[in-house]
Amino acid sequence: MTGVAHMDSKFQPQIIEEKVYKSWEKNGRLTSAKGKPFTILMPPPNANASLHAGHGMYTVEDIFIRYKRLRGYASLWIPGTDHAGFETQFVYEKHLAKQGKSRFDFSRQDLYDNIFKFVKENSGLIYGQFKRLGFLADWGRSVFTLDKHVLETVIATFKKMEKEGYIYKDEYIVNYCTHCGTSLSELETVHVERVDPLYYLKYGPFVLATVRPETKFGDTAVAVHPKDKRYKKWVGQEIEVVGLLGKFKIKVVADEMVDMKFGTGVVKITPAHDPNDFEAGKRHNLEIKRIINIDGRLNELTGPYAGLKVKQAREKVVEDLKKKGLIEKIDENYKHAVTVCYKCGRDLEPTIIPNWFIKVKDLKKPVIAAINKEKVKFFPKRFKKQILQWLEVMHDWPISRQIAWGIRIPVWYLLSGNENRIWLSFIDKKGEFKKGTVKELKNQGYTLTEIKTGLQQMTVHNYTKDPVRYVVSVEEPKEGEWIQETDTFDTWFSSGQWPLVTLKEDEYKTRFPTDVMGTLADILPFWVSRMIMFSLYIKKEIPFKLVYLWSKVVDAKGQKMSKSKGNVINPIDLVDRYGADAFRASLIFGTSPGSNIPLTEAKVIGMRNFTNKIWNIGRFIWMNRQNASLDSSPSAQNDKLAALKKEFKEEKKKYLKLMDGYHFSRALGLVYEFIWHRFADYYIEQLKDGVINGNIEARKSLESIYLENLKMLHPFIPFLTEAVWKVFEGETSSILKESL
RNA sequence: GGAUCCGUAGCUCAGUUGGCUAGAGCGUUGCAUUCACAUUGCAAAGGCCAGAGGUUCAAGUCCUCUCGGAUCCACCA
Repeated sequence: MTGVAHMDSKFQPQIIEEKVYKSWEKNGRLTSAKGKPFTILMPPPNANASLHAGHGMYTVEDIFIRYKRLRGYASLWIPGTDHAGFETQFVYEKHLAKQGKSRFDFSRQDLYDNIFKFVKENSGLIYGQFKRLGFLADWGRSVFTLDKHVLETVIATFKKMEKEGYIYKDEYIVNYCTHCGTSLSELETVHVERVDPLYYLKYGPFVLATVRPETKFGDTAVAVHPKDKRYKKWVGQEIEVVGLLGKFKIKVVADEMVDMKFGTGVVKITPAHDPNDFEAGKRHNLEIKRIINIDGRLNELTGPYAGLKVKQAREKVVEDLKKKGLIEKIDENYKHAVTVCYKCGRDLEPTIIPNWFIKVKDLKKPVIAAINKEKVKFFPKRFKKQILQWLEVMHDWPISRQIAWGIRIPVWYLLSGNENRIWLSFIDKKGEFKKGTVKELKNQGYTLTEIKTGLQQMTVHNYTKDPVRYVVSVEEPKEGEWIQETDTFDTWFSSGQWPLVTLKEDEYKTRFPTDVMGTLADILPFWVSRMIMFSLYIKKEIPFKLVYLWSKVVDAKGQKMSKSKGNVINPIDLVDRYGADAFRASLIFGTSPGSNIPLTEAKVIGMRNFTNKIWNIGRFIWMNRQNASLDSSPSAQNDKLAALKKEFKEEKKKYLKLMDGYHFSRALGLVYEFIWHRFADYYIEQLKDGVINGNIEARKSLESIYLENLKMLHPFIPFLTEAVWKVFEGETSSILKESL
C-alpha cells in the first residue's frame, strides 16, 4: 500500500480546498497570459452584500473561465462591486429605523458618508466567499462603482449626452414612492391585482366612476369618447359641478382613451396624478393641477383636506361626498391592477417631479440592430425576443433618483433671480430640519453656506415652463451663486457603463468586445440592454458577444428563497459541510438555464458522493501505481481496454461539443455517467484483477483516461480535480497548466 | 390584450438538429460486504412523456387545438 498516505479513503474538501486555492493565488493561476484572450466581466454584486444562493450561479462564469483556460485561452475574469444606490440606501434606512431615526435627520452629505462607512464595513466579505467557491477571478483588479475613474467615466458620459441633446430635464409624471422618497423608472414598478371600491360620483350633469375620489381636486377636465352619442352635446362645453369645495366649472373633452363600455363612459382627467390623464392633458392642453405633495399628503389646494395622507383623504372625501349625496353608488368588488413599489410594496403615487431623462429613441436603434443581426447573442435563445420586445416599448428613461447614496448629478443651478422658486430642505446648525424657498430661508437669516452644508434635497418649481439656467459641471461655477442638483443617478446609469470602466485602456484593443456576460435573466432590461446601449454610444461597439442568462435559485419546492418564508439556504454552510465542488455541481447538474434552479441539501449530498467517487477512483489507480510489472497481460483484458478507449473517445467528442454549445449541465451529466457507471462500475471491475496483478498496460490506460476526465471535470469541480492532479503529477503541477 | 416558457417516475428535474428497450438525483424494496469507495456495488418496483388531433417510415421532441401552471410586456377611470 505504498503512496496511500497521499490519499485518504475519503475526499475531505475541508482539508484540501483552502490549500488548493492558495496555490492558485501564489502561483499566479488566477490569470493567464498565454493564448487568445477570453474575457468576462463579473456582474458586480452589491458592495455590502454577503453571499446568497443566487450568487452561486456565478459558477457558470467560472466554468467558462476554466474551460477556456484548458482550451488554451488567456481567460480573464474581472470582478467588482456596485454601490447599488437605492437598494443600499433602502437597507441602510431600515437600519436607521431600528435606531428610531430616518434620513430626514441627516444632511445628504452626512447620510452619504454614513452609508459609505456602512458599506465599507460590510464590503469585501463577498470576495472571500467567492474564493471559497473557487472562482478564478483576478481579484486585484476589482472595480467599485464609486471608484474615481468610474465617476469620471460616468460623468463624462452624462456630459457628452447632455451636449449632444440626449439629456433633458422635464416636469414629467413619474412613479413616486412616498415611503422610499424617490421616483422610480417603469421597470421598478410592480403591478398587483387588487379589489378596491369603485365610486360612482355625481359630477354636474354626469356620473363618473373612479377609484381615486381624493384626486378630484386636481381634475382639470372631464373626458368622453368622441363617438359616444350620449355625451356628444357636451363636448367642448364647460359644465358646472357642485363639489366639496363648492361650485366649479370644468371643460368636457373628447378623447379616444375613454372606454365607452366602462363605468358610465365618463372619465375625470387629473393630469398631475395619473399617467394617462397626463398624456390626455398634453393632447388637450389642460392645466396641470398638483394637489398631492411628494410626502404623500394633500396640499393647500384641497382646503380642509390639506395635510391628510392619501388614504385618509380618500376616506374623508368619500364620507363627505356621501353626506352631500354626491355618490350614486359604490361597486365594492372592482378588481383592478395597482402599481406598487418593487422595493417596499406600497402604492406608488404618480406625480409631477422635475426629472432628468435620457431620450432613448435614437440610442436604442443601434441596440435593436445589433441584437437583430446577432452581433450580441442570447442563451437561451428565447431571451432575444424578450429583450427586443422590451426595447420596442422602451420610453425615455428617468435617471434621477431623490436619494443621497449614489453619484450626484453634476449640474449646478443659478440661484440669482430664481431664489423664490428653488425650494429646498436642510438641517441647520442647531440640527433642526428646515424647508422652504431659498428666498424664504435667506429672509429667516440663513446663509447660503449654512444651507449648503446641511442640504438635503432641492427642487426647482415650475421648471418646464421657465427653465432655470444650469451648468453641467462637477465643480461649482466661479461667478455668481449656484446650487448643485441633489438628485443622484439611477444606479443602472452607472452600472450600465460597467463594460466601459472595467478594462484597461489597451485592453479595449484586445479584449473588447468581451466574450460572455452571464447574469440573472431578471435584469435583462435593467442592465443588459443598457450596457449594450452605452457601449454602442461611447465605444461604437457591442460590449459582449454572448449573454448567458440563468434563473433564480429556489428551494426544494420551487419557492423563491426569502427571509420571511424562512427557506433561505446559506451556501457557505453547504460548502463547509460538503465542499465547494459539491455545491457548485449541484447548481449545474440536471438543471437548465431557462428555468429556476432548485437547491437542496439532498442534491448537494448526491454531488458530494460523486466527488468522493472520483477521489476513490483516483485512489485505486494510485494505490496500484507502484505494483511491479509481472509482465502478464491476458488478451481478454486487452479487448476491454480497446472498448474503453473507444468509449472514451466518443465521450470526449460529445463533451467538447456540449461545452462549446454552453450545455454545461449535459456535459457534466455525460462525464458523471461515463466516469461512474462506465469507467468505474464496468471497466475497473473488469480490469481490476489484472491491474492488481501488475498489468501495466491496463493500469496506464486507466490512468490516462482518468486524468483526461479530471480535466473535463475541472471547470465544474475545480478543487478535487486539482488536488488529485497534484497527487499524480506532483505538488508543483497544476491542472490549470494542462490543456484539453 | 401582446409575447414566452412549462406540464416526463413518489419528489425535484434532464432529455442537442424527430431515430434503438424514455433518463438522473433524492426517496422506496431486496441482495452483497474484511474489495479504491457503505459518501459502495448488484438488482427491482415505479411513466398511455397533461389530453385530443395532425405531419412522418419514425413524435417526449415538429404543427393545431383543449385543459392546467408560471413569467415578461402593455392596459385597466
